Amino acid sequence: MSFHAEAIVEMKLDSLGEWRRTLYTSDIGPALDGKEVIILGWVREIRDLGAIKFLILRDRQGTVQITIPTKKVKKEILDKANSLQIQYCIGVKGVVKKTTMTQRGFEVVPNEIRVLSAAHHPLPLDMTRKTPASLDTRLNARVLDLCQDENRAIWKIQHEVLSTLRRFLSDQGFIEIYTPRIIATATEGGAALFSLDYFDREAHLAQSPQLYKEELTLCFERVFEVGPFFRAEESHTRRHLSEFISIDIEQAFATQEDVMTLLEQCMYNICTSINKDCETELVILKHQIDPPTLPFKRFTYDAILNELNQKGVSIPWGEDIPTQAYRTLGELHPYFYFITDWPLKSKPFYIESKENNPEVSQGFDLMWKWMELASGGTRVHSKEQVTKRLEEQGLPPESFKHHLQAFDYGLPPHAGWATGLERLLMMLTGKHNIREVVLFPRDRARLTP
RNA sequence: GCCCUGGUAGUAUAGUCCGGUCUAGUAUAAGCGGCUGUCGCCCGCUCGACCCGGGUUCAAAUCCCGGCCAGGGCGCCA
Repeated sequence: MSFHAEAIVEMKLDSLGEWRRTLYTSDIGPALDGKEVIILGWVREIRDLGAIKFLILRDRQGTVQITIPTKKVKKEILDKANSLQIQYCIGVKGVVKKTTMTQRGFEVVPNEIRVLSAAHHPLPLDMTRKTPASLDTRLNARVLDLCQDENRAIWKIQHEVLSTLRRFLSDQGFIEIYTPRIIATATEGGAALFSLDYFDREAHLAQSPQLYKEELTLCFERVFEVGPFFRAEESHTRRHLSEFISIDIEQAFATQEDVMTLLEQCMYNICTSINKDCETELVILKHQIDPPTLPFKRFTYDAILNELNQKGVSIPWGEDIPTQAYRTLGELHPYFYFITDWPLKSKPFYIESKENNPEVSQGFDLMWKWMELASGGTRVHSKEQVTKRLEEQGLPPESFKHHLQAFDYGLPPHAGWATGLERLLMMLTGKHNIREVVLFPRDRARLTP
């Protein structure tokens, strides 16, 4: 299908000139009857009834109806109005008119319209939402897709999550840190790393801030970091990304119990502040968040195996819990719960073992239904112990020599956790595919846009 | 990486099982025209598509093979 570039009439655009927005659409109301306003935004809908024409203008905050009685307005306004299409970027200077004929009790009658930017039709997405596009199509035209209410709601909620989290952790004495994204070696083994040319050497993209944040408890005691990390896994699921945002904390003089309490308080605060401050967004998303009750349920790995066994799913002790078993668990516990006392061998080298049982770890996972939301634990802080654990897991201690230095400088006993921001957002927005809650997702197949 | 399912106008779908009246239906978007209060406005007309390559056949959107892409699941993980 040809694009007919030459057929698109080069439209004369107006300049913004001295116009500045006087109010967001959400701040206008019937009380402003008779006042002149300048509103800036995008055409969302056009309803042309002949002698009267309605434009719905959208800005970041909401929408407003522009009413044009075509026989009463100046020709310039009519010509401008007739040239508009959905998604054009326009400015309207007009008078607020109180009326019972719109849902919000007022409309704006224009005195002047400026066309600031055009949109080339047909657009790759149906912006009226009458025929919603598939996720793949939407991601290919992502910035346009992000103009839709649902998406603006998701990112408003994300913003609320992050600001709540930063406020809460600051209040608890944590300071925000940035650890390197470019690293020399694997931090944990396990997950696959992306490699890159670093001048004349090979470097990697960090998969986690784990070792740095542990080291930093030595100087700052309580640290947290929010940032992207990278995993070159071949996974094809609706909850994995190659680039994801990790929320990490690490706390000196603490054990898993301390950081589990911190974590459940974080989740509690996030859920309650979203319920309080993002009511409109939750309505747009048709989603409800049940207020969580503290403390969250805690199950040992053994208790979970027993429970699964009763459901006819048998897992030998020491094995990881497969996805299908997690789905069963999600039905049994349809909210937040912790799984503790994991077998030591299923946890990374930096997780401490139980004092009374070397086979069992002081590591935990925070689950939400069937999905792993966070994991953490008490860390090993003895150099001898951590070296032994590295060897057991087939990791050469010499690759970790800079990390091991910290153990010679008085590394305190410490504990911490990490949670995936996107998974948290899936839970808070009711989305079933992690790509829905990422602006420009990166996965095994997708590198653009 | 493996398994399953799918790929039809800008978007979303019907048709595919059982090959032929498919000149490919519908909705929406887009274009033109009409309409004085819409709020997914409405009405009429118009434009626009069978993923790519190969095969079977008198005949392929439809069956077969390969490729690419997508969705879901698994393993792995957050």
